[in-house]
Amino acid sequence: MENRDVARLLRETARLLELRGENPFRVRAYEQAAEAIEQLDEPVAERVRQGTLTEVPGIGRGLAAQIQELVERGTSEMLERLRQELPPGLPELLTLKGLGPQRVRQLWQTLGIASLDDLEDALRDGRLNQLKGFGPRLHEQLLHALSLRRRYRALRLLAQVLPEAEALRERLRQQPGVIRVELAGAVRRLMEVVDRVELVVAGSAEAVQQVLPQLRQQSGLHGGMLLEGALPDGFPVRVALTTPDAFGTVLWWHTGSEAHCRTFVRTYGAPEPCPEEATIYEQAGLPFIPAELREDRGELEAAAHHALPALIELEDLRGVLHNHSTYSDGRNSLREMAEAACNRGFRYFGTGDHSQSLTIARGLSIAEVRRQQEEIQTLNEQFAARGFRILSGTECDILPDGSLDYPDDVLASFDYVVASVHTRLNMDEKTATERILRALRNPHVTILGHPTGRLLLRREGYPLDWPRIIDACATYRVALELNANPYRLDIDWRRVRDATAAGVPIVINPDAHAIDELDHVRWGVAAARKGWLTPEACLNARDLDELLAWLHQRRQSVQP
DNA sequence: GCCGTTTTCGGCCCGACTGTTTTCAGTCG
Repeated sequence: MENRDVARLLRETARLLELRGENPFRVRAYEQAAEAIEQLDEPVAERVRQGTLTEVPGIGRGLAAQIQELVERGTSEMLERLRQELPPGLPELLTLKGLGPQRVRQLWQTLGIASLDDLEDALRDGRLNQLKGFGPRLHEQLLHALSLRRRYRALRLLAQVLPEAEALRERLRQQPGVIRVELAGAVRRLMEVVDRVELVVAGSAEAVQQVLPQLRQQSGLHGGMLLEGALPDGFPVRVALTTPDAFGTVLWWHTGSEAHCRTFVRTYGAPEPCPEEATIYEQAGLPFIPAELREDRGELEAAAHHALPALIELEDLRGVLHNHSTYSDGRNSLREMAEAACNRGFRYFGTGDHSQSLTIARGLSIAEVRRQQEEIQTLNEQFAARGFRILSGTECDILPDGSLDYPDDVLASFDYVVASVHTRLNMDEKTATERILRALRNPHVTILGHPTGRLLLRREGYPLDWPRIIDACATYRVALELNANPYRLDIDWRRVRDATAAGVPIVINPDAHAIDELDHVRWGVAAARKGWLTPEACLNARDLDELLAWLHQRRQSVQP
């Protein structure tokens, strides 16, 4: 039992307790314990052995006993009882927007609805209308939530799939009978969400099946042989088999995108079988086109004119400008976060704790802002010798009317201001756009944080009139954040080029709530590359002096 | 279920919105 597995079972227990209508604080205790176990920097089994579980904050005698049982038996008596008592499809219903524990219980007990399919049937045949508390709006909302769910269900985040896919590639490389392996498909193109793992293998089907016994042979396109199936957890895998002689061409076809390949073939003809993919572009007289650009968004034309962008790389980032600490809802102290950023080679680290109205995230009062700024000053005296600097920033809420959550004099005390929306996410395009535009006009705003509020595979963002937003960013010299949290990747990479074409800088921010989340910049850089971002157009690829100059200039230029 | 005590009980993050009601329960962030 790894920590992750124990945390998963604790969360399952929490869900089931919640559905049974248990004390919400008891439910939360299980959730917090799951969180604590996940954050533990040693195996939980070790703690069990030493009997030191109760030293972990949030774990008392009751939970320690539960956890010990989970570690030793892989389950617990209570969890088993709960699983028997409640149908297995019930927890999934909880994840639908509009359904909480009360309503799910009501659905189950009155109509016997115990799965997403049951719910859909009941919505369609009108049985839900008889139910108290389920009016036409909720009806509509649930149908919408179900259709989103259907779309999301087949997809996973790149951040979840890529590490697994890379591990699979390594296992295949070790396998006798396998000559060459590469990732292909949407994973190789670094799409933010993917619907399968694709690999190209030079080698025998038998060798691949040694590693992935669940794959079955299918005949594929372009005369190749495909092996198709799923990972043990059900996620689809496709392996294209080929020979070393044709490896490059098969890799090219299976990397796609379909549109890129189609446009290429129309202009340059179908590529001849060749061992190296690079040869395909060479023979067409083109420079190599990185896989993440192959989306048929003008990359072939740009290549023909030798105008492909010199894409940003992880090493180009000099610092990060939106991070949380224990001052608000982060899990590590300011000092720990800054230390970790420094150790990762960053030259600057900017805070971005929440502002006062976001109480649920322990947003900072004005007094706490002052205290944090004092601590930053003290820490900076210590960091100066290492050529590292903490910048004082805030993730200031954009209130529903577009005003900001701190008065001007407080905003002026920060080195920069990330302005973000966290409330009233359901506005229509006109209202949401006006709200953001008003915030952008505030002379203290330097960065628009996670501009659409989307959460990939969980929630759509609010709609915005993008030409007007980008125009306003250019006018008021506000940078756009590409929030690197793998669930956000907001702004969408498809809009990055419009922004940079208008001269609006992009900031790749980790939005880290803990030390390890600083590494989320990896996903932000991946998305930025898909959006053709160059280091020059990226604000936090600038050295500290350049950044400070930009911030200074920005404030000068728009002061009333 | 945890925690911290003014130490075995009461508070635990809470304000706003939504859709349903007809004064509020449930959900959300």
